[in-house]
Amino acid sequence: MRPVPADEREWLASYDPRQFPPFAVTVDMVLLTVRDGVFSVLLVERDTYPYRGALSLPGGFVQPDEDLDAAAVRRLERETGVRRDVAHVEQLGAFGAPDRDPRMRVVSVAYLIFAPDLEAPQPGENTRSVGWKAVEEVVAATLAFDHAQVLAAGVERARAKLEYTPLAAAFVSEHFTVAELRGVYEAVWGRPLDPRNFHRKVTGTPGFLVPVGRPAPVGPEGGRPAALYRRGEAAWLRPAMLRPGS
Amino acid sequence: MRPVPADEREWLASYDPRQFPPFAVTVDMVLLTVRDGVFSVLLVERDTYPYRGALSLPGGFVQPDEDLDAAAVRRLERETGVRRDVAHVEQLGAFGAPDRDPRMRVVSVAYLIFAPDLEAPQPGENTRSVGWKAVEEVVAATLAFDHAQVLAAGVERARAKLEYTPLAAAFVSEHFTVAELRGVYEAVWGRPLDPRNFHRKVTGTPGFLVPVGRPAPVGPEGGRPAALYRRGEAAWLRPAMLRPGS
DNA sequence: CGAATAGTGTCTCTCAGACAATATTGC
DNA sequence: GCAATATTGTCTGAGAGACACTATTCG
Repeated sequence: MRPVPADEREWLASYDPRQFPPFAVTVDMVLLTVRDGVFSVLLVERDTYPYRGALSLPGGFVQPDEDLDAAAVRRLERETGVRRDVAHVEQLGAFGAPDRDPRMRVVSVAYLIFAPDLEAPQPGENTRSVGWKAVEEVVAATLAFDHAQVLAAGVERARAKLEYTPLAAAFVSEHFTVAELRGVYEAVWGRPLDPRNFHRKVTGTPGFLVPVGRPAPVGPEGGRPAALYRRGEAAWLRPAMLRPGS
Repeated sequence: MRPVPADEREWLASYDPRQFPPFAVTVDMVLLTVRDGVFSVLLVERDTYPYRGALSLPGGFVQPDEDLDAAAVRRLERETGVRRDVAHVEQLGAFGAPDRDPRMRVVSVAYLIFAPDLEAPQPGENTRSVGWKAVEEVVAATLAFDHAQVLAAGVERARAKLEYTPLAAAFVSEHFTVAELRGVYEAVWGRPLDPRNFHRKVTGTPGFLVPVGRPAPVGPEGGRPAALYRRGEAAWLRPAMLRPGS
C-alpha cells in the first residue's frame, strides 16, 4: 500500500461515505463449453423474484470485501463445480443500464469462462435447475434481466478470441487430438474447416501445441490413431487463425 | 419493458434494497490522442482528497439514474470539452479491487476514448489542472488509485485495436492524408512504418478510406500535395494491419 | 482388402516487406 | 534543377485454401 499523508488520514476520518449514490454490484458468468460438437452455455432457472421461472446466467452479489475476479471464481466453483484451474476466466465488461434490475440500481460485471465439457453441474441456492443449452437455440426473449445482451457479447468475444489466441484448447481436456481441437473451432464458428489445412496450420503455429508422445485411443469409427497434444505456452497466435467466410 | 407479473409486483413492493452490500460506482476515462506525433493521455491533477495533488484519469461518480455510457460521455463533454461525435468511445472494463479507494468500496468502469488532437481542455471541479502527457513519460507510481493499471490496459487495447479496426482514423480530423494516418500508427506503436507499403496497404483495404477529391495543402517541408481521405464504413480491417516486430 | 480417420505434399493466389522508380509540388 | 514528399511498380517469401496422395488402424 502507498503511504497515506497525515492530512489525508485526518480528512478520511471525518469522511461520510453515504454522500455517494448507492449501487449493488453483481457478477454474472457466461460459461461456455462444447458438448458433443454443440457450442453451449450454462443457464439456470431462477427460483426467486424477480424473473422467477425465467432462465438466466449464473451469478450473484459481490461481497463487501471481495475482489471482482474472486467473486466470479467463487461462484463458478460453488454453483457449477467447475474448478478455476481447468477453465479460462476473463472479464467481459460491465452492464449497468439504470432499469436492468427492478429491485434497485445494479451494475453487473460479466465474466466470460471457457470450460471443457463437464458432468452436469448442480443447482445452487435460488435456482430450480441448471443445465447446458445450445447457444444457437437460446431464445433471447426468455432470458432474465439484460442477459441476452450479455450472452451475445460473450459469444461474439469467444468467436473472435479463437482467431488470435490459443484459447480453443480451454474447451478440451488437458490432452487432446487435432480433430478434437478442430471440433471446437467448428462448433464455435458454426462452419466446417478443412481437416488437412487445419492440421497443418495448428501444428505449424509456434507455441500452440506441444506433442505428448503417446497416441490417442482409436475412435468408434476406427481409423488411424491420432497424436495427442497439450496446449503450448503461446499467449497469441501469430499469424492468426482466420474465420472462413465473412 | 417486459410485462411484470402480478405476483412479482407484489413481492417488489415489500422488497428492501438495503439488504445488499452498498458500492459506489464511478467512471474513469482513458482519453488518448496523438499530438505532434506523440501518443498522449489526458490526466488531471487532483485538488481533493484522497490522493490530493496526484495525477489521475478524469472521471467521477455515476448518478443514480444515469447509464454507464451516458455518465462517461457526460463527463467527457463537461470536463474536457471533447464532443462525443468526434471521438470513439468504448468501455474498457471494470476495476474493483476492495482497497482501490480508501474512502469506501468503489467499482470503477473505465472507458477508452480516441480523440483527434484538440485545444487544451479546461479543468473541471475538484481538479487543479488538466493536460496531455506523453504516454511513454507517465510514471506509473505517480498516478492515483489503480489508474496506472487502468491506463496500461487502455494503451494495450488501443495498440491492438489499430491492428484490426479502422479506429486510427478517430485520432485525426475528419479529412486526413495517408501520411497523417501513418503518423498515428507510428506514434501509438512507437516504431516507424514504410510509407510506401503503408500507403498501398491502407488504400487497398476495402472500406478503410474514402477519397474526398480535394488535395491537402502542401506541408511546411514542401513536396507533392497529398490526397485527402475520410474514414470508410468498414468496422473491421480484413486483412489486419500487423504490428511489425513482436 | 475396404472403410475410416490421420497426416503430408503440391499448387495457386494473396499479401507483407524490401526497395526502385515516377509524380508533383516549392524554391 | 534540387529537395522534399506522394504514389506506383516490382520482386520475393510466407502463408491460406483447394485438394491429391500416403499412413495406420479396425473388421
